[in-house]
Amino acid sequence: MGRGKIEIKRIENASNRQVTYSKRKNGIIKKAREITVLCDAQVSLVIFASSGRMHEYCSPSTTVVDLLDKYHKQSGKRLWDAKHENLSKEIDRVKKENDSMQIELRHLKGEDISSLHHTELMAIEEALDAGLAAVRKKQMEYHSMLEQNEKMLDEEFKHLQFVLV
Amino acid sequence: MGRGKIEIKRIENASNRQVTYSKRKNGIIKKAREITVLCDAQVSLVIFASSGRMHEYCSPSTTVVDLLDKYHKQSGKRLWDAKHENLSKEIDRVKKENDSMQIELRHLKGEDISSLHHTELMAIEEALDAGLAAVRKKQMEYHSMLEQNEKMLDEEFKHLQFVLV
DNA sequence: ATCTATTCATAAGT
DNA sequence: TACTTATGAATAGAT
Repeated sequence: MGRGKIEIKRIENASNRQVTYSKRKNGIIKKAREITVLCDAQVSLVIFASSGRMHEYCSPSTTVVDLLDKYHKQSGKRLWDAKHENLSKEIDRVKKENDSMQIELRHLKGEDISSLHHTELMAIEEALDAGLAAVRKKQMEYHSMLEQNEKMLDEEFKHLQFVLV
Repeated sequence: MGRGKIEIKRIENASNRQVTYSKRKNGIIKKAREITVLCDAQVSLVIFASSGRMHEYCSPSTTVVDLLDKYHKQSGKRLWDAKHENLSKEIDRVKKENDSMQIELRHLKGEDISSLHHTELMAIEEALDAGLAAVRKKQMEYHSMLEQNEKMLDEEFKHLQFVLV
């Protein structure tokens, strides 16, 4: 439909190709718009030029997302699932990690230990003992630091007294 | 373009509408195919008739998913994110929970406590003491149960001895 | 971008 | 539903 018939094959001349792209893109979008109005249809149309530029048409009162949800359902193709799979797996993994930590925490706090075996209880006791020892050691360090500070302050005070009096 | 000009407005006659839909749908798909070949473009086209029936065209060597990923990137519209958002949020939430539990666990095991304040150390010590108390209590219960069992077995043994001898 | 000869798409008829 | 055809629309190539 033009001054001459053209074969449907790649237009080699880049600027002709660009011009034809622009014209036909407008044509398709117009057609898309018309079919939505005339026939009460819904259309999602996305076009990429070889240059990378993108154009789209989507019938009013809906969105690309909505239409692709419908597409997804009807085509039976897994449109999102591939994308979601990784995230879902990660959630599962992290949640499992979470659960086991939660259980460990509860055990260390002495909760939910009724069903535990003797050996398990012993392991927990051992962990608690070790933790307690570490915490107390750290507190001792604080104490000695405080005492040292106090002593220093005391000596400084005495020194000042001596100097000032 | 036909025996008469038509206004671009909804075709009220249902069967005419259906016929027009069918013809124009084919027309659009043909145009889509042509622009992909002529202009080296990529097209994703999804059409829903008001009847619910769906038709699609997608340029070769790609998929609707791929093209919509590109669409997603270029349009700046959040195509998947709406879908992903919940999952991503949940991952964040669970990971945060994870982190804080991990920290708490390490603290209870006496690790990474150097940077803690005295009050925090005291709280941990308290928790450890409480946990230890609970665990030891449970162990005591086991012990007394074992002792009781032993006593019962012992008595039973004596009884059997008495009966059998 | 605009023009226009030509081909194409299609509305209505069958 | 598929085919036909007169007509309007789209567009290739020129300007």
